[in-house]
Amino acid sequence: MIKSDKGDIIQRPLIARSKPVQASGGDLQRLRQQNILNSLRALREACAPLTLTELVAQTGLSRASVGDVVAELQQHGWIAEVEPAPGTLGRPAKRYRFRTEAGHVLGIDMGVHKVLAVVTDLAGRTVASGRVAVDRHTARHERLEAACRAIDAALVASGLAASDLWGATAGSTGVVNREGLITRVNDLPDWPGVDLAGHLGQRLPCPISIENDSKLAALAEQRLGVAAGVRDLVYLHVGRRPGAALILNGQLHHGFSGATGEVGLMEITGWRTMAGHLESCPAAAGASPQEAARLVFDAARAGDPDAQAAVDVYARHLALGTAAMVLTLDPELVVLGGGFSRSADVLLPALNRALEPHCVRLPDIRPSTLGEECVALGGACLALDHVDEWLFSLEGTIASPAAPQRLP
Amino acid sequence: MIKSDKGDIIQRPLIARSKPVQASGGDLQRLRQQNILNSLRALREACAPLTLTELVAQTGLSRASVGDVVAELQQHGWIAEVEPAPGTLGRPAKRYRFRTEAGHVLGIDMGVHKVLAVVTDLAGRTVASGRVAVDRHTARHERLEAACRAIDAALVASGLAASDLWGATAGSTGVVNREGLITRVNDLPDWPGVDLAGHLGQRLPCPISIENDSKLAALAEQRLGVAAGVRDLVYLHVGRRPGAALILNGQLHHGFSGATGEVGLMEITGWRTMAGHLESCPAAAGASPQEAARLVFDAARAGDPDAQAAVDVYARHLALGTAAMVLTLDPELVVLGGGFSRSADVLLPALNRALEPHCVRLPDIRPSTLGEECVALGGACLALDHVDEWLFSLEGTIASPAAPQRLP
DNA sequence: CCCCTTTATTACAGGCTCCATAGATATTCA
DNA sequence: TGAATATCTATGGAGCCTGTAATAAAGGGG
Repeated sequence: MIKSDKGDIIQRPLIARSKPVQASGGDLQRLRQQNILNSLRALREACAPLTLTELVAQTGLSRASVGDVVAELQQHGWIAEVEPAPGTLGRPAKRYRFRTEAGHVLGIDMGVHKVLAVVTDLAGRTVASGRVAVDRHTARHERLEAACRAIDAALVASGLAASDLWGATAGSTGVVNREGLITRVNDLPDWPGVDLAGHLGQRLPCPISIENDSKLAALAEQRLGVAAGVRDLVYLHVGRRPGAALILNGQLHHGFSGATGEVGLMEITGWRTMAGHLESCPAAAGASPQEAARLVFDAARAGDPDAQAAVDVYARHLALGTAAMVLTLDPELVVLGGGFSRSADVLLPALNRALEPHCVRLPDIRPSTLGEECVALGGACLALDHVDEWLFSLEGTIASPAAPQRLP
Repeated sequence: MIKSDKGDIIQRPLIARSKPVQASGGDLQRLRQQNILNSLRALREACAPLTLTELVAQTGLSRASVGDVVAELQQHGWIAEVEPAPGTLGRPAKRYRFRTEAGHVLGIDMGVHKVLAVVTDLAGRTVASGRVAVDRHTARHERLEAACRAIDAALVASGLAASDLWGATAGSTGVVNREGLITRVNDLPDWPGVDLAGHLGQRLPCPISIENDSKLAALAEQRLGVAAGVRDLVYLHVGRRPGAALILNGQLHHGFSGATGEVGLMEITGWRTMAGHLESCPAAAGASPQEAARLVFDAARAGDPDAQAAVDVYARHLALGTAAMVLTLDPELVVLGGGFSRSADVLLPALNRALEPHCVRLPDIRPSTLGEECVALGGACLALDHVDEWLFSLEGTIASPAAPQRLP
């Protein structure tokens, strides 16, 4: 027996590691499982259907093994064969594609003025949607009722049953904590504390999560929109109630209690009152608060000096809070979303000018591209993230695509 | 042949995913490799030496396989046998421990007033160090010379050769970009643009990286210090030149160009001038700038109302920039580091009071515990991260512990 | 002092997955 | 129609993990 050179000293866990330990590998069947999932992933991420030979190159497996794996995936219905590409030399190779239509998820936007439910496939493509109008004064239970109607409409339009959904995420104003509880809300007096997940759970048997609306909008832009693939970005919601959300290292940053991007709460940024500078502008005289901003942006675009000055003041305040986040995080990109982003042609240059003196490095600033489905699509993206986690977790064995059921 | 139900439609990569694809699994030998690395990881992360039976439980492998794996690891020198635990029933089981002494890394603090080189083992335990005093006026080449002397001293004290090191990371003031180039520096006029990695590379054949000093201090606190295991934290460097660094999701947040935590550059925070409030306090009259702050904190602790007021003003300014970061990120913890943190008993309550009105949720605030070796230890931690990446990458086959060589 | 219980180690048979190689097949181009 | 090219199919062999049974080592009780 070899004697320990340190005797009986107990080793303490001296250093905390950055990544949590997760077991993988093990059984032979686990190896096969891994190879199956790797192939599935390669097919999903690919731009075009892949031939077996291409898959061999991507996975590093031998042709024979890839053949087995693909046969199994096809048998279970995860992938489908596509007509071979014409015009190639030699015997034409079979081509396979990931069946994005094998499953669907639901994204729900519990907006102040509307409830929008969107059903997407596994690639985040919109399949169907349902929409119900509400307003600032709609009571809590009517709002929840509207959500159910919007969901039903989307399901009917998609031809799916509720039990076919693999996951759902709803976006709401206010701070949403780690448990999905809505804790702080400005716009809707009877909304805090609502058990949104519980209510939706009566209608949907799939896993459900709740998230802040700006965060979902940011996620949507990073997955499907103008920020596709960017790792670090700040999403600015510019509208009558400004807000912000962060994507860091490719993932939504939720923070410890969900209250991220709340820099506007500092009085010196002036975010709470800056929309007033637009509404009090002569160009907006007599218009409703909803209309005011657009009128001012239009006037500024047309050359009205008062309107341009008002936009500049607004941009300077916006820049103050934005600079705090940009200086803190040094993101690659700032995305301009929310109602006012429709006037990005006017607002963006003003913001650029106002931000520049504060910054070490001025990040790229781009207007959002997804429009008003943004939050619902972000919900679908988050639900897809959860599907991914479940699908690639190596727990259990691969089976035919089927909706996971929520545990009680 | 199965006909595609969508004909020849080319699938676009509609959705960008959060995690980049990385192949794993494959060969049978890869499976063995994975099982070896999992066992090695389990042994490293464990608090005490493990028996084979415990390892079986942790890895999910069969006893026979674990036996094979452990024999191979021991043969290569990654693990060592320890005397069996006495006083257990039945035949005593062999116990094994991770050989933290199998390799070493170097952390270097290129401070304004000192150069400190620390050699640690694979658990981040300090094995030896070397220190050379410099000052604000030391020229660039002397500073680089001092670094070499400090490194040599640490190597001599540790009994290692430069070629035994598995990695090295140096911390420096200023903004360090992704390529390790130092771009912006306040304290040292001839320091920007210095090729620190190149210079150290002449002395050290191992991989070398450069990082900002506050960032390394933050990392050290998160791995070895008061923030051990915390996923999201803000590190505040409080001293004559305040600064900040972020750990997000367990990893150092570097940002796009390295300029993170620079919220103090905004004039309204007053970070550039706030130390003056301490120096102009009567309690610090006649003292050198270095001494002034400590005198004021001491006086405040003793009850001097002028000093207490000065500390309050200082804390209010500090709180402004801190609030910007805390509201943006909602971290679990704020760590107070830097020179002034020695007076945390006075400063921390004042900061708490000043921060509270700004915050949605006041994070926990704790003073740093690592002291002046902080930056060098952080360098060692970052070097260990790179070692981990290389070790657990599944590239090639497991071999005896040996220092990786830098590619030319 | 011997025997029994408990636990760890060793040895062997069996099953699964992967790889390599060679021959058969399907399409294009001359 | 035949040559060239590339894919598909089938078979044999090797490596790794598992499960079970036999063996070894320590402590406690009679």
